[in-house]
Amino acid sequence: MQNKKIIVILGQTATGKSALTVKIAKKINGEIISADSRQVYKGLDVGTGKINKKEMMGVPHHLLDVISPKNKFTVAEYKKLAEEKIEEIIAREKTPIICGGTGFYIDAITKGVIFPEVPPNLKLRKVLEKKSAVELFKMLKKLDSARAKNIDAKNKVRLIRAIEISRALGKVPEIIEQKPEYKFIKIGLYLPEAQLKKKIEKRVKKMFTSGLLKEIKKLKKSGVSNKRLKEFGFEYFEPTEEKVILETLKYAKRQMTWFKRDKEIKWFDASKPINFSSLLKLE
RNA sequence: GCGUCGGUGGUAGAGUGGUCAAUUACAACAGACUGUAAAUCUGUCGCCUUAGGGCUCCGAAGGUUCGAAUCCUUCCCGACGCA
Repeated sequence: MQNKKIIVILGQTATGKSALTVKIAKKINGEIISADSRQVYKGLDVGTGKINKKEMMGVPHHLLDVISPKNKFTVAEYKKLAEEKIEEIIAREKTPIICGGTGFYIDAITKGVIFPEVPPNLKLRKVLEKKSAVELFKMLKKLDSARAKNIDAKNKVRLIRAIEISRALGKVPEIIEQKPEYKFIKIGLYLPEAQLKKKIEKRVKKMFTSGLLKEIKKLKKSGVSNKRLKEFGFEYFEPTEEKVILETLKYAKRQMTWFKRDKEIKWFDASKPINFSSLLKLE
């Protein structure tokens, strides 16, 4: 049996992914699975540019609002949930479509990477965070010299995770890429730089007029800490219009750095009309 | 007008005779990415280069010195104080 095709719509922020995906979903009886690391949280709406009910136009959306912002969510959880959703949707005889801008999350499902089954060990992390990168690297070298060889020796976050895994399993397993069950058709939306900038500016301004500050207040009131808000990004910690625009532009560039190396992505200029039927015929 | 302090690379801001093309931070550009991923991290960042070096440079012009971003003189500009 031939692998089922699943369309993935990705791209930088503010390129119009959500709207396009809804249109496609309407045409092919689809349901949308979001691939956004912040939109999984309840109550992070305005600041993350989450699609609203009206914009969904009746198309079911999944993996939005799945967890409280007080808790932490991870790629591995995302992968598990997304795979479940794909199966559910197919079982319902509908077509799953993935849409989002978090490259790591998209790769987690489309590349079939298997993450080591070691949940975060917060206690250990707290201890390790106090150490320097050099110390951490030495520790890792003792635990797992193979992983130490190819890790970024200056990146504490990665070092800590590698130590966490090797302490639990004895060593960090080699990367396993299981051939995915589905054939993912990756469609990238891009905008010329000047246009992207304009759209980002517009979007950020709209964020402020549609209640970003109120949203932050509400999150605080519900017990989300300042530290946590900071983790959610520049929109959520003492945001000003100017700052958010600048940071969003930088973020968009980092997104592109990620996407650029994936040669499977077929790119479309979002400032021009997109021909759906040719898009759906893509192999 | 007098006095004081200051004018440094895209920006902020160190440096106050040689080790200075000039600490650092930010921006910019490129890149990495094994459960934080809008996170985290790396490289480049005056100009030219056959990558060894070469050239220009710290408001401007002169001067002192073997040697000046650093000292002196004049000028220009800014902030503050006194008129």
